[in-house]
Amino acid sequence: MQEVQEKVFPDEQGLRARKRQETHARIQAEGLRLFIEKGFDGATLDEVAAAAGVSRRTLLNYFGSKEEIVFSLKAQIPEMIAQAVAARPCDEPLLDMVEGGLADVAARFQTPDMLDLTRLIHQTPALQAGDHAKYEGVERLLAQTLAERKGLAPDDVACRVAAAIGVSIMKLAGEAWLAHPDEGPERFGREAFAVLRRMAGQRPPP
Amino acid sequence: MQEVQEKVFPDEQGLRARKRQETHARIQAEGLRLFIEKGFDGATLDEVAAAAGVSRRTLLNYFGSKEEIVFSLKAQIPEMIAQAVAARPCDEPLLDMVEGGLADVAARFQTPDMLDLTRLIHQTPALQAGDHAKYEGVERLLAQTLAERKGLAPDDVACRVAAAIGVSIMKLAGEAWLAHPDEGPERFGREAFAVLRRMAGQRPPP
DNA sequence: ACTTTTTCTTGCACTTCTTGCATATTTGCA
DNA sequence: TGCAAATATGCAAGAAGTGCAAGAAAAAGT
Repeated sequence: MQEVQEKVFPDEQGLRARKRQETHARIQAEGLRLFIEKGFDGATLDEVAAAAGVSRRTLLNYFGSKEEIVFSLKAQIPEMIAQAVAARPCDEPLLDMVEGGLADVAARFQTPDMLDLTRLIHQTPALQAGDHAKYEGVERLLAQTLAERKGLAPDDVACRVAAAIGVSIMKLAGEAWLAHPDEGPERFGREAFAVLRRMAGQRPPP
Repeated sequence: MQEVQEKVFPDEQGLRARKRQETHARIQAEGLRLFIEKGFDGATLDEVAAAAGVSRRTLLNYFGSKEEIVFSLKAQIPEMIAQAVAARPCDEPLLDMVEGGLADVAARFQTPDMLDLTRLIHQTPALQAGDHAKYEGVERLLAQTLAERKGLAPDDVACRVAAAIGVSIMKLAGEAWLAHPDEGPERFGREAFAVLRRMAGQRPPP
């Protein structure tokens, strides 16, 4: 019954979980490396699996599809956006909540790795499609978060429009980042929101 | 050298072209029918090809991919939008140009077939991804058209933002159409634009 | 009318992604 | 240690997509 020194590393909740995380990370890293090196279509799953030291079957066990290896690197974004928006004062106008929340998150994602990833996605049609699909999930979650924060119905039109606009500008900012990697997406995003307010503010002539 | 009565149907520019159009249309029709009946993933290319009376190889010769069979039914939309926007008075505010142009096009697409197609796409993850990707093409073309109409630079921020907003609202309107097939997407689109103006008009408190 | 040339169709082989299933192998726990 | 659960792997099969070359059909030239 010697329970002493059962775990040398107290934060790891078991060898199994740790190995799983390591394998996951190894597939991600090797996958991204090979995709950038040889193109997403140029690198096969067998190559990635071999580089990660697992069988192809196991790789697909971890990721479900080739695309998922790429998108898993962005998997945290939706939740981060939701949190950033939820942290805003609830008396703030909808559009400001969105602008502020997205700017917070964008600032945290200006890493070289993320730039590489963004480049890869924009170079690959198949990944672009998947990327846009993921953004729709973001939009949905964002709209819902806004509605909760404001105490409105989950399908409130204003919240959905605000979320849609936020995501649209986020996409544009991503493209702008690729064009000007030294600036980061934030500046463009701010400008886009400013332009939007100016544009929508002016009423059409009667 | 009797060239008399060479062609009974003068408007057909050759048997080859006509057959091509017929085959194209037959694959579209049978494809859509089978996809709706058995699901996009439930129907194989072999089945569609057989139903259309061609080989699988020929089908892929016409369409390039399974998805293209579906999206070819929406292929005219980008051009229609560009035309509708280009037909607007050029002194109109950007947002009004977009709203008006999109409403024109939307009105022309409220057919039962298009509703079926929209349903199919929204039921199928793979098609949703492709759909969003196509919308990006629309957005790009729309932004460019706006810039030309206004005599601005092709990458003008205001035009890009206006285009992005228009496409976002178009997507939302499509979803609203699925939820309320009796109304059509127009009403929701109008409301969304109104909400947007109201939202963006109110300046944040200093 | 006949031949030539061009275009289209088809079959075949091949690669790759993806899934299902059965079978080891490893890890956690009593 | 020994049993149960989770994990890894191999194998088989299905389906999408691509390249190639032979065959069929239409158009053009003579």
